[in-house]
Amino acid sequence: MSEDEPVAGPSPEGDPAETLQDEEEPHGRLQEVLSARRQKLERLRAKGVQPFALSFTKTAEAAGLHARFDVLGPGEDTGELCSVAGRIMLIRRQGRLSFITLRDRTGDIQLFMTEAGSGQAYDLIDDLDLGDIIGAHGHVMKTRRGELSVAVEGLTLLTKALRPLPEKWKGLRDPEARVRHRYLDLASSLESRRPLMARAALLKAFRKVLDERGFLEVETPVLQPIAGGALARPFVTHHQALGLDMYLRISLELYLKRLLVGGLERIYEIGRTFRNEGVDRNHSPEFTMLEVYQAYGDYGTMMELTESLVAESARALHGSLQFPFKDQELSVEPPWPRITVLGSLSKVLGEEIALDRPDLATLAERRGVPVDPRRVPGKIVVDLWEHLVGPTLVQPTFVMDFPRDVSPLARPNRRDPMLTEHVDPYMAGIELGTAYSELTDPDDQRARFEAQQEARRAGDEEAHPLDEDFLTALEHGMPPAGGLGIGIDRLLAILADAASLREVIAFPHLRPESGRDS
RNA sequence: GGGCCGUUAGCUCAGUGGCAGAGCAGGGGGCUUUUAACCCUCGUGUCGAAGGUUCGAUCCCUUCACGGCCCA
Repeated sequence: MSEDEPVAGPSPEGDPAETLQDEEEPHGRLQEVLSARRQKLERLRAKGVQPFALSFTKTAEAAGLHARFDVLGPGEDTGELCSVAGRIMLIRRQGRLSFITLRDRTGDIQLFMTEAGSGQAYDLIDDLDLGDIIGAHGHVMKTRRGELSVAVEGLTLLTKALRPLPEKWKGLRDPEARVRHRYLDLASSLESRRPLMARAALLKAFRKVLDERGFLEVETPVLQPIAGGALARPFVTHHQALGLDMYLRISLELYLKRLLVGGLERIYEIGRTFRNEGVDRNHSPEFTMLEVYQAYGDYGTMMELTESLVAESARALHGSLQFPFKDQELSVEPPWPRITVLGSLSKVLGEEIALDRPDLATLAERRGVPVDPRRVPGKIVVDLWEHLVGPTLVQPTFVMDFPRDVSPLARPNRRDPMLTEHVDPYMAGIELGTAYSELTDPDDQRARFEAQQEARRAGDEEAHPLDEDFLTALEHGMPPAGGLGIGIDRLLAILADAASLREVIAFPHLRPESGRDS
């Protein structure tokens, strides 16, 4: 801070050196810990040890060693040499004998060190701290107490950790700290790695199902001049060289459909999508979406595909189509029940609900559901449905036939033109995604877009923009097709029995810390 | 947006209207089969921020920030 800036608290006559120290020196024990580690670093350098090594060749990992040698009896020594590397989680010193718990990507393995057997390496322990990354070579043995260990003959410091790990037994517990310092959560808790591994397994299962059915994986733009394909508010950004405002995509749909026009017939994309909305248990401003388009299919085709995708990912994560969620068991075994929006709402309300009923707004108000200011019947019905029926759908269920005025990209329903062929898969009370029989009639599409412009002018910021280039593409002819979008984070949260999307996203968004020491 | 709860040492957590506590981590010492090793020993703080009440506030009140849970 500048010297003449008014400061609350100490008077300007206060010792400036003291003020400076207060500003820059960390308080409390951290300072001790940091300087102790720095001192060790300098001691190591003085001894000629490079505390940040270039590389290390591993020949074994913790899980592999356990798999092969857990059968050894106490005190048995294989004589087999190996090299392991990882982070020091625990050190138990016992005079001329020491034990180190080393953690690598597969788990923990103990290092067994004796002054006699480990030679010079033994002296290095004095300058090691919890959190340091080391490599060790030695032979595989089991201690007298039966713990599989590497009896160390050589030890290499690979990276000196200059800051301490969290508490060695409980790790990070504060949910905010776990998210803000995810690397510490991951480093100190093996449990915390599970959602990341589950995500990878799910994506692999998805790709396997789709690739086996001949779908081509493609990529489409994240930066778009018009953000379409969904009803949501986009993030705005700016392209300097083009002098052009652009949007981060809110869906993958309109570009994938252009590929259908181009004749690719079976395509999918897995990609990040952005919606400028709040953050809660079921919403994240950026999320990963799968979108699939299959020419000559319809929403029935997509329902079957959804069942396969979800079943395969459940199998990949749980080895079963049944798995626990909260206090119940979910079963994703196909086929899933199919209900309609109007049918299920009528059943819950105990009276026949139709889009042309004049008292829809009254019905909604009586149920405490806020009524869409434009009083669009389809919107009121869907709001009512989402309030009364959606949360009750615990087991996987397809919700079919959404009203036409909330679904501007789906084709009219073959049985009722007031409705569309739009189906949402629901599970655990939340919407997993959306599938359509896609609208291919360019004139109908233009009329839907124009209706959306009407809504936009009436103040609906989530109304779909009119995309002239997309309409031109449709005029060239898009084959009849089924399309499907699945929110991968939400599905993952259910499969992993997570209380919140935050748990399955490595770095979920938080407000910046302000006015707090970090 | 509303209600409730949380924020104390690097981490995990106690606690009180009157000098701020423990365990882990850290420093020093001991220990040749440990398992969150153990034993002896040594320190440590913007009690989230700003106001207010009070002789005195980390504690009571108000506002704010961040987070969590529930509701809309």
